[in-house]
Amino acid sequence: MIPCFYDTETFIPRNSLGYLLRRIGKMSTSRIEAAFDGSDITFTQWIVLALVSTETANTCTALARDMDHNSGAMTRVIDQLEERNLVARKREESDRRVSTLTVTSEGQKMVDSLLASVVGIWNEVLGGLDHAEIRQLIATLTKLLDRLEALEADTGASA
Amino acid sequence: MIPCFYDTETFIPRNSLGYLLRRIGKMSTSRIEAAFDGSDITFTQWIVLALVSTETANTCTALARDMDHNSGAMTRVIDQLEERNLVARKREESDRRVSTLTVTSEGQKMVDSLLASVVGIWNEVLGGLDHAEIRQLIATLTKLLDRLEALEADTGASA
DNA sequence: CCAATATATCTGCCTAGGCAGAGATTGCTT
DNA sequence: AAGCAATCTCTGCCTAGGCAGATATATTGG
Repeated sequence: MIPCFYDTETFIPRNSLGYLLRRIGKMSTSRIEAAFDGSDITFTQWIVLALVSTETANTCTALARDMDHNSGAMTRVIDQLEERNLVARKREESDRRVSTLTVTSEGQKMVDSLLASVVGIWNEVLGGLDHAEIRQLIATLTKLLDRLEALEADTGASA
Repeated sequence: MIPCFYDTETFIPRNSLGYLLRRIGKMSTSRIEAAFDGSDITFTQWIVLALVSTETANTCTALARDMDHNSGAMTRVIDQLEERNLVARKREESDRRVSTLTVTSEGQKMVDSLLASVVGIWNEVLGGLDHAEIRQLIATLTKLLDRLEALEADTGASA
């Protein structure tokens, strides 16, 4: 039994994990969005495109789960991508509730052309850290995510 | 000169830092928001209240900066808190553009009563990691944030 | 002292995304 | 087979938050 890390006496919002995650997330996202400014699609749309093109997720529900995005909102993101002919929906024969997504060749070009920007920004941001530190960071965050997913699964059970 | 961490060949959205930060941020936030469900204020409002009460920030602009929140939107958050008599605005004499904020005693009660929930959730989420690992995580994230702030400062210079 | 510029707050407008519920389809149970 | 619950997508509605401009005040340069 590991003792608690925070307690109500010493918890300082400004130095907390939540604060750090929030700010880093917002700042890096807005950096990337700025880089997407000239392009025809938003960062959110690009993520969807990238996840579909790498076959990480190929349905509305899977995308919504992977991105922690509302499924209703996700439908609309896909609508926009379909309108621009960047993804295609295909009603699945084996389960007609499902629409399977694929990226068009045009969509693939879009993924590729913006990948360099995204990678570039992350490399710039990570420029001050050495690789071991980054790998450690990713490992710890991955553990944390696994933990959160486990907590989500048995909604409400405690440690 | 440290070589780049990511390159366009090996970058996998699903395992990237951006993905991890985004998901952990969203999942932990929604956990906290769920805990705030019964209370009269939102998590965002609570953060503002907490930052003001600890004298971390006491103006609209300072809060917006600290939270990476739009200043216009921040005005409205403060409006809501003022309506409920949780914070008070006072026009500053030395610089009449500024409204200085203080939490009312009622506001302080609100901060305190919800602090336990926030701390409890973080402790639960962090339950799987040992303290050294958490400290390391916070240290690395702090470095990352400093880096981002530095990049922000000289808008556009590279590493 | 005046003009120009910068900063703090506030407002109107718009969009992205959350929520809840509808329809369609599937699978499970009896 | 028939009912029932679960799942997938989509829609209408609403709110939070981003953006750009308005106003008020402060500061700086001439």
